[in-house]
Amino acid sequence: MSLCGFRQALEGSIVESCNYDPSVIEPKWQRIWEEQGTFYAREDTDKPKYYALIEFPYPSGEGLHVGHPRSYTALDVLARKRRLEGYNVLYPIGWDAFGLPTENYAIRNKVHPAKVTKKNIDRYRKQLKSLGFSFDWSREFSTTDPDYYRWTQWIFLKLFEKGLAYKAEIPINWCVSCKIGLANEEVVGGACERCGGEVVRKIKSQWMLRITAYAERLLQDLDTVDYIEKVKIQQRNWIGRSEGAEVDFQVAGSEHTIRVFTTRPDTLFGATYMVVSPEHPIIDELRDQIENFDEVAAYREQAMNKSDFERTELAQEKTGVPLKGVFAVNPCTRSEIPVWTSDYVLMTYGTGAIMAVPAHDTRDYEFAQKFGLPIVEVISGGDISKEAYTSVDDGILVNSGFLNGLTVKDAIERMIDWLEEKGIGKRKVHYKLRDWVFSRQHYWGEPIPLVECQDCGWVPVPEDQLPVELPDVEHYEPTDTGESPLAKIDWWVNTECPRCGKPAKRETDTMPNWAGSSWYFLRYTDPHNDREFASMDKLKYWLPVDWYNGGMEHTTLHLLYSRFWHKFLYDCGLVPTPEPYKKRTSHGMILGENNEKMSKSRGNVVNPDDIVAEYGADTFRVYEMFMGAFDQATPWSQHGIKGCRRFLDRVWRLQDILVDGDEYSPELETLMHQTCKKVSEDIERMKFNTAVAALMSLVNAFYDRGEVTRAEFRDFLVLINPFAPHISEELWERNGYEGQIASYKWVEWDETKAVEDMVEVPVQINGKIRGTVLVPRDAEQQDVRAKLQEDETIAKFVTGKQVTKEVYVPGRIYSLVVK
RNA sequence: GCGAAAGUGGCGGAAUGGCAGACGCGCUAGACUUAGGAUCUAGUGGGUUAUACCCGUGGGGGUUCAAGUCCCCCCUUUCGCACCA
Repeated sequence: MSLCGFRQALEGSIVESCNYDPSVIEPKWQRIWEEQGTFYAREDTDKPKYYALIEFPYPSGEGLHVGHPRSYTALDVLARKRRLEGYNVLYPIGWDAFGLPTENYAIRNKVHPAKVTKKNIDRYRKQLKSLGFSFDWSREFSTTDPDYYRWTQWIFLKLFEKGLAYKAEIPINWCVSCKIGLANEEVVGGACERCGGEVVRKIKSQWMLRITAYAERLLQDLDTVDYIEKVKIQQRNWIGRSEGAEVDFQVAGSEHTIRVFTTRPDTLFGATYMVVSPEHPIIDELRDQIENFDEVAAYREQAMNKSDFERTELAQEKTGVPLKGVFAVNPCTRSEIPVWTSDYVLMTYGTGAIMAVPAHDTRDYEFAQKFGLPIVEVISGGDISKEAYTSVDDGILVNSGFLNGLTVKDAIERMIDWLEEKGIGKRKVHYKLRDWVFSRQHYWGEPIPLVECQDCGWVPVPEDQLPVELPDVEHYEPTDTGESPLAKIDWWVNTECPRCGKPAKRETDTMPNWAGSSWYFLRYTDPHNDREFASMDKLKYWLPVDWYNGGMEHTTLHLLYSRFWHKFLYDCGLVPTPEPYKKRTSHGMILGENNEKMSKSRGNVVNPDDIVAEYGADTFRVYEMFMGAFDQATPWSQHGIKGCRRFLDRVWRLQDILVDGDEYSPELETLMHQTCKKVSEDIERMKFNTAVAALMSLVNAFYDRGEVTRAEFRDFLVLINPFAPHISEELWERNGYEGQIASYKWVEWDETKAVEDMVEVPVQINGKIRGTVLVPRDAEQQDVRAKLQEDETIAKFVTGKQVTKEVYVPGRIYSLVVK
């Protein structure tokens, strides 16, 4: 209390409370930052730019839980550090607000989705502001703003113009309960990603985006970006490039050929039958030749009605039907081989048909075994009476004419050459990546800005008529037919053709919510531009995003989609860089206290509002960073957060032991330099937990010493500021440091002062540590040896023994082997 | 099945091949208190015949003066993909 009075006298002002009270100081600083626009990014400075990005949230009805801010806090720490380092930082925030949950909620509660969205955004904004993130709120927008989705539509029209958006009648994944078409990526374990409901196949005319046209570049350019390795690996696997050959098989007694893709052309001599996918057009083409067409048609019917789940998960046992009367000619052996249809061959990959080499492919082997088809060994090295021999590393070609004696690798090359010479095949690369189903039969999404005219076909809505706004209507329930709710709104659907003026109809499907998130980071650079989606000047200044952190769950969807759009815009000359994100990292999930995923249904959700109310935002932020390794999943702990509050209480009370001094004290000089170095480096490596631990250790050291100099306290406050911005600014101000930390500078350290002069060197004898000796860091080996000889407990292991090996790693270890 | 990551005290977690368990939680004892779910001090991997020694990083081998860390084999868990020809 007396110290408190002392400070009051010193500052000549009334200090409201001597206790650390975040509920007072946090709103205070948040207000100051807002009023002063402290964290607004500017374009008119000479400072180097830094663009830090987090995945903008989907504002759900539930509000934030403590998992969401982990990413925001981490990049907030980084953004604040960068500003102190002299960068002009862009750390923006917005809302990814189109989407199904809001629409479903709106339907259930009879509130317009726009209203629900606004309410949810307001709640999220309030929550995020209470955590003190240094977002540039002046650039906030929502993907649902017409001013924003106008440009989403505009980019779509560019894609349409360049032939990258096309309509296709394809079987899509149809969720029975959502009544919506799903992208392959939205089907998880055969069920709808959103509702968990049953997914079946349904033929529908869909807008597709030709992302496959960019497959090779999306793959190649991964080498040019700094993404954590597991993201790159997942994207590579998702793109799934595979090299091989396409080969045409003649259908015996017919003009038809069946084209197959194979990665193992070396095994062509062992192709003893063929399989076509049930959807393969050749079945209809050969209808007259197929003796059992009814049986085949029935099988096809059955296969096409199966959901993907049934077709994969449940169909462990292979099924299939021969196309009786149809034979293909093996171009190598010239023998006629049977043709089957089976749903283990997918129409959506390769050519929808395969040559089956049961001796060297596990799936073909299984099929051949079941249906008694011949198995011919063409690569020696395995035992094909037991299982398929699939190794490509060893094994020598046999029973293969001109390939006999070759290794697999050589045989592949020889065979492709031979196929190309004969004109019956060629080298070919295929990708697992599929085109992007871009249509959704829903209300709450960006309308696809196209009009269908009987005479002109699909015609884009002219640029000056964008955005095509969603009609403000009462009803937007899905239709049972699978049409979009918009289809029922006649006044909106019926329009005239922009080209010929005749009556025409609008496209009633809307875009998936991956659309708005594919380019939002571009809009942040110039969010109020009403002439362009963003000006080239601003894009040139801010791009690429320097550091983008987000969840692993977005690796193959959002991240790939946005790279695709960005590359497309780059090709159009509309963005300055071929890649949007320079660096990508990923955070681990925060689990509930029971170690399970946090969810309403599990009842283990922790709301940040409660934590802020009880402990304060700074405690929350410090705990989020301290609780565990940033990239790993960690359970929330009510006990853990208390420890962080205790830490900040101790930080607050450092004022009581603050003493004059423009320098570090001699006792703590090394530790100060070490801590400045460690915290700085740990933030860069995302080792936030050990950075906080180092700060805790430093505070412990201040208390052990019993005092902290003003210079020490100043640099400590700078170090902790990114983690705990409110308390550090408050202590800065209360203790008479100049200005605000926000306009101060990051710490510096001296490498030579960050190492101890005297070090304790452990002494190891026959592999066991027997003690330590205190020596100067750069002591000579003989001096250390002499010193350890003086230490009785150590020396007793050496005296009278023969030393056979001696290793000294300066400052690290002294190791002896004795007999 | 394929791919990736991980397995360390009672708990969350630290450790460029160099004293395993930093830091925090929890716990034990003590101090101060009318009180303590506040604060401070000391202790806290296990064992034992305790200032010392032995054993300890999922299991088993190996390399090394030295292994949680590197190599080989195995087990378990989590995540992603899943008949991709």
